[in-house]
Amino acid sequence: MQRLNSNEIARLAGVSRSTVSRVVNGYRNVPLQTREKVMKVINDNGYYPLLSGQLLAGKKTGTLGFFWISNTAVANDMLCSEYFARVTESAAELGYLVLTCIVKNLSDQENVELIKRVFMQGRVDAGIFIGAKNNEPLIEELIAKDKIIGVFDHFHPDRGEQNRISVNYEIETGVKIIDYLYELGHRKIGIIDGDMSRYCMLKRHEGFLTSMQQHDIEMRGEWMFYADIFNDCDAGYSAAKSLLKSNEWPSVICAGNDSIAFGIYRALEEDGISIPEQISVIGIDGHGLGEFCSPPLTTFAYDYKKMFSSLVRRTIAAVEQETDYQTTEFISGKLIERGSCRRL
Amino acid sequence: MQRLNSNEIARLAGVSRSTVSRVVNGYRNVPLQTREKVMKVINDNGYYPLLSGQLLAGKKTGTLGFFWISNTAVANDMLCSEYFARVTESAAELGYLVLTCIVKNLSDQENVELIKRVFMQGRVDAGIFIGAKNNEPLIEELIAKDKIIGVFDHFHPDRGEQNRISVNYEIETGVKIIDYLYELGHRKIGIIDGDMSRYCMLKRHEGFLTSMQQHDIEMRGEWMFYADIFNDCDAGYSAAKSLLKSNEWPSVICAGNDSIAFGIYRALEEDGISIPEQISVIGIDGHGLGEFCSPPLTTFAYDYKKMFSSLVRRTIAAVEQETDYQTTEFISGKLIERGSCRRL
DNA sequence: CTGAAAGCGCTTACAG
DNA sequence: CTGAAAGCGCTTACAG
Repeated sequence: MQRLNSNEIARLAGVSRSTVSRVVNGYRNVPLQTREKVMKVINDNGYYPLLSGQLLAGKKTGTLGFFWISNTAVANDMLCSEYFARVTESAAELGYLVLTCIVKNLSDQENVELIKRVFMQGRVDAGIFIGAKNNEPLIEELIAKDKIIGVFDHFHPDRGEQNRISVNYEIETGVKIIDYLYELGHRKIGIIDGDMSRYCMLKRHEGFLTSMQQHDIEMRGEWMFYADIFNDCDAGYSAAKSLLKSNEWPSVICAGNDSIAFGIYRALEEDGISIPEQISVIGIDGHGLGEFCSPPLTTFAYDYKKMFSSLVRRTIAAVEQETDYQTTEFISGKLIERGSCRRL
Repeated sequence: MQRLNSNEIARLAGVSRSTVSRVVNGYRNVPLQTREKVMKVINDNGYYPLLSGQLLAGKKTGTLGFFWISNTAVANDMLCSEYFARVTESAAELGYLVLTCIVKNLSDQENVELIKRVFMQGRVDAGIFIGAKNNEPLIEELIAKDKIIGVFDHFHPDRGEQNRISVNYEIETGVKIIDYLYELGHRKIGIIDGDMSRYCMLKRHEGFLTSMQQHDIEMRGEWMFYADIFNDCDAGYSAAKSLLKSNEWPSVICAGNDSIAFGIYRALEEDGISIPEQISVIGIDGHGLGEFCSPPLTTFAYDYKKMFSSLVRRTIAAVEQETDYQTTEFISGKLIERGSCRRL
């Protein structure tokens, strides 16, 4: 079962390779009769042009790189399948394939090399990044090298490069959460933030503080934590443990994301503190587990499908050299009230 | 920032392209001094050989295709991230990249075309399939065309092709589950199976029946269902609803997998039937949600990491033309006793 | 140890 | 409408 090349297809069809190529690529200047003759030979022999040849002759790969930076175990997180599936499906809808790469962190030079190689070898037309710091040198380097980069959660208003694409979480998230808690009657608010090198985390934090100031809510140092160590869930757990040591407890704890909230749940459960009777908890993300835990987690949920399809669509627009795409977009989320925040 | 090719690197280093290529590929017959001279130029200019050129000259892609056939929403299933991450990470450990493709079903000719194209265009060295029927024409066709195919849950003992690689769930699963329930004192056993075109589902079913026969447990038609419609969870739900209409209830329901079990949970909850007090439920898979639902699901869990790394490792062994790999392997699971099966 | 040359499979500008 | 030819970037068998 030897593979045929365009030469042999041409010979069998009695035309030149040029014509075979024209048929394969759907050029319009081939008469119907010739086209059909060639198509028959192509179909009879199951001929597909080899990508490597096409690439060398200047075609695009039709492939997006998907680079996922995560220091935690990707395999156990439900949000991960959300990411994976959304990117892959959004790309597929536009006829693109996805080359996947999971990477622990970008301070490891080996990982940086790997990703750089994927671009420089010409394996992909563009790359989608998730989990990167807002100021990631690798991403800056690739953008500087004119690679098309779509980043989930990334904002550089000062840079207007057309190859710097991003999608962002609603900027008002933090404010809306505090407003909601205020409306429920909460005045004693604890905060366990996530990794501040992530743009969204910074904005959420800013939002929390801004709104608390506005409502004249006291910010207490012993109720504020940064859960930026290894794994969000464990970080949330240990931050909550520390918080519980303070003399007085807040009536609610805001988590920087749902994973942190799950860690807080674990800490409160362990100490026999009931949610939301003794302490309310609110998350951010809309993580699938939220409805299964007890009590079900009240959270500010994002539409990941929308976010990823926006990012992928605009990244592909850049690849296809459209001129009218937005380089950045903010997608709004919405509060899902479940059982973890009570009215005071 | 124009890309340099091997010609210019050669010129800059004062050698021929042949020598550049030898250095890039780590050939041993290049003296240290030459090697260093060339490497310096390569590094100074950030040169990476273009994959398309290498491919055309006969190199491998270093890429595995990952084809995931799923008629349900991949994004919401926790097992999915398990699949994705395990395959990607196992491949990465051996220096391979993964091209991902999610496909609703293989009766759609368009999907079949897409996957065939990936292989025929030479985008991948081999393919990993998950979610395919045990007797999937596309897979048979690809194997017949000498493509290297690794299938998750696939068994054809009669065929000995070296390019038909598979990994399988423990064959004794069904028997072990019934044995366990028997030991707990259950004698009235209901069964809600999954899609029988999947090899594992067939084997689980066979195991259930074999062991029931051995223990002289009556098989009642009104307690046996095949949840092979659209979505396992919904299928489990409606099968359970039907089962509950029978005059007498079984003391336990065996689900073909955890998703089906979650559907059963929903049906029982809706009817106010308490698990395990009124009816016990047992699942298969070790789905991450199992520990979060209430009561936590007793299930027969598999080590997916092990399964995927076995499959990926052996598939890559085939790509690299090793001679001593096993074409198929069965990975054993183990029972996780949680709260959904009670002792009678 | 190393270079010149052939070859991998395609596309496309060019000429007719 | 269509073919001959150039060119894309690499590797490797060959000759020296």
